[in-house]
Amino acid sequence: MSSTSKYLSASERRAVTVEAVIALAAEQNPSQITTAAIAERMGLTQGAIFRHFPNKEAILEAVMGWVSERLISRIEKALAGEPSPLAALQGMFMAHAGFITEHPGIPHLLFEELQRAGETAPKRMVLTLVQRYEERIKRLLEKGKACGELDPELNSKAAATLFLGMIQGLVMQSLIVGDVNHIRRNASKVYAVYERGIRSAS
Amino acid sequence: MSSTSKYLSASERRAVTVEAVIALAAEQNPSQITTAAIAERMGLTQGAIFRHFPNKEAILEAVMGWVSERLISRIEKALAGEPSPLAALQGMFMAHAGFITEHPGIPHLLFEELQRAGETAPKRMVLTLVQRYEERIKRLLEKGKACGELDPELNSKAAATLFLGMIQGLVMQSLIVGDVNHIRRNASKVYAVYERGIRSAS
DNA sequence: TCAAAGATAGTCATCAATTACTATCTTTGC
DNA sequence: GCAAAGATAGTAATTGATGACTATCTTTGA
Repeated sequence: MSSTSKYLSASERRAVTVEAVIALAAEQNPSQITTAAIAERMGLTQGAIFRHFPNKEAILEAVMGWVSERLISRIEKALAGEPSPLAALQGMFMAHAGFITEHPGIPHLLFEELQRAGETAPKRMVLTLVQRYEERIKRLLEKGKACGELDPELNSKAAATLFLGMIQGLVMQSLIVGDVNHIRRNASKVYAVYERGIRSAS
Repeated sequence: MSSTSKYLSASERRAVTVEAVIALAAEQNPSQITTAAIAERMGLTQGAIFRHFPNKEAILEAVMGWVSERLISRIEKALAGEPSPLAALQGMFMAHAGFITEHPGIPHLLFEELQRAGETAPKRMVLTLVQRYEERIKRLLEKGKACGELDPELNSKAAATLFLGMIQGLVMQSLIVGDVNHIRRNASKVYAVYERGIRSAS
């Protein structure tokens, strides 16, 4: 329990490391996150990190695993309660907005990883995460069309792209304003415009 | 004209340098763009770059200047011909999509700069560019509401955020697919969903 | 011919990774 | 029960690679 004890078990230390990276990503460009900075954040020396990870890429891999797991479970939980596809979609969006307000570094990490050249393990993990996420949105949209809630003419793929873009737009906006809470405060307003674009003519 | 001459005038060399950076940004993470890589792309030695720029930040500054100028002028040109606010907005979007399809590295550069910690000159340039751009969209949206083309209930700020997010979404999509032309191919489909979200009920 | 552009060969700082050593837990044999 | 032995976590110093930047020499073209 004594999370302030200097000596942590390997698995605890790995978990703390992942959290340190996510916290740092909220404050600075992910490419500027050095192993020394991660160690300092944990009150550890730089070399100690390599007792728990073979190399820096493995840290990133662990971070992406953490993000995938948490984000997916949070989204699914938000979806579970909602009765209609349209309500589920909104719940999904608000859950996502809440998640990145709590962990504003995450979208930066994902985007950074996506634009990396070459094929790294963490990049592949981001790719599958985003693709799975997109599939989930598309399925929901198709269901919405089927039950008459959404415009039958709607292009689901385009609408899914816009859904993800909506989040990116809010993140960018929060970077400009310099306040992460901007995301949660404005999420529903932006979503309202989106919903108007996809729902059936009534 | 002899663009293959090794010896260029200072201003020509600066222009070529900016283009080299933008080309490199399309292939790799902007933070991985080294002065050595820029030099190699131009067929120059690394040290020679510092004959024309006092430091690396100055190169980034020049790049941001180039982007601001070109993007703004291209957008304004697209706007000029269009009669109605709604048509102007669409023209603006398609012009932007075309611009980043030609220079796919640019959104990466801008986003990278936005999430940089601290206050650098290039970051300030990106901030003012995005803010000016956003203002332009909002004005157009207000005009559209005034002339009855757009939903009078529309939240212009939220719609502007979504407009910018739409571009980010397309960029992300193109990173996933691994093909920049994806942006131009899908721009109009995504825009159709957006337009439905903002236009008047008619 | 000479000033501007480029080449060459460095310096210095930073960063990921390693290594030899130390501190602290945990297990085992009596 | 409890000390010795081993396992595990962390320290501190170092290394090799890399990157921004600089000093000095060489070439070019007007």
